[in-house]
Amino acid sequence: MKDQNKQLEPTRSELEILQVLWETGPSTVREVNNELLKQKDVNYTTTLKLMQIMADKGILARDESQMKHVYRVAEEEQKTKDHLLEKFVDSMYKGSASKLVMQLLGNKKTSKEDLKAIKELLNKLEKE
Amino acid sequence: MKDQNKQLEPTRSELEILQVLWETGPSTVREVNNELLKQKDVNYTTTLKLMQIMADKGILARDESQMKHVYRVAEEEQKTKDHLLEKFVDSMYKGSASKLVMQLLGNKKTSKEDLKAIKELLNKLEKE
DNA sequence: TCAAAGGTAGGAAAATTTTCGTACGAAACA
DNA sequence: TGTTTCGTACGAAAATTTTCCTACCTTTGA
Repeated sequence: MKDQNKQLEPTRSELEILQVLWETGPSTVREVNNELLKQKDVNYTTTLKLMQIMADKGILARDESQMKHVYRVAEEEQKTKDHLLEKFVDSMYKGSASKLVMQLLGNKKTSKEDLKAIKELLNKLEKE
Repeated sequence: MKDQNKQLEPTRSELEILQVLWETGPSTVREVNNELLKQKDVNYTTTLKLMQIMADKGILARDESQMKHVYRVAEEEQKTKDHLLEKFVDSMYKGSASKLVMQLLGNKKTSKEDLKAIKELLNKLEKE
């Protein structure tokens, strides 16, 4: 029970790898590592090990039929993100989605396009 | 430079303590620990140590004039949350606030009240 | 064919985070 | 006063996370 929760709570490094896989889809370790290299200095075997661990934990699945194993995320991207978002809202805003949005919109970094997109989204929801 | 960033990136346990302090305002270790005890099993000296470390790092500040030191967050709650939110949006939604909101609204857990509050917020913003 | 390049596996070291034992001082109070 | 309770400090153990060394196999190409 508690363990199942843990599975959905990637460490910081694991999250970096998930992000790459979300971005580029199923990939080899080499591909993932090349992406990571754009952000930081990291040894190939480090990424390999990490991805192996993640596969062990069930965070990733892999196709071993080829020599170059291809890894993919085991859980739907959406499901994992849902969980992480929920945890974030809970812990940072006591579960209040509107508080989060409030801060997001009060933030200088939120672009005009984002604002527009959000409005349109709400309008769409309203019609339903 | 890199170090300054680190300061704003609390560990998981540190975040738990921050949340208590955000919630209840400046507190003694005992008070914080009692709050934490509601969530999990944790030894008093563990919380003490953690808060001492956080004070060292500059995440917390403390009033030592009394025997029972009173700790408070060193940085404005808003500033820290801004940073964490930005990091979250960047890493999970490639910096797109609207994507985050979209998921938030698509989530069953978002209450009607939240939806309403968000709409009102947008209306208010529109008038400005 | 054989050396070089590139792949996996796994253990162990290193670094970081978390937990706790112990020492010791101050306050409370019987 | 003396003993019990509650506080801090601090080092080190424990646990977790991250990194990398080494061995060894497969593919590639000169």
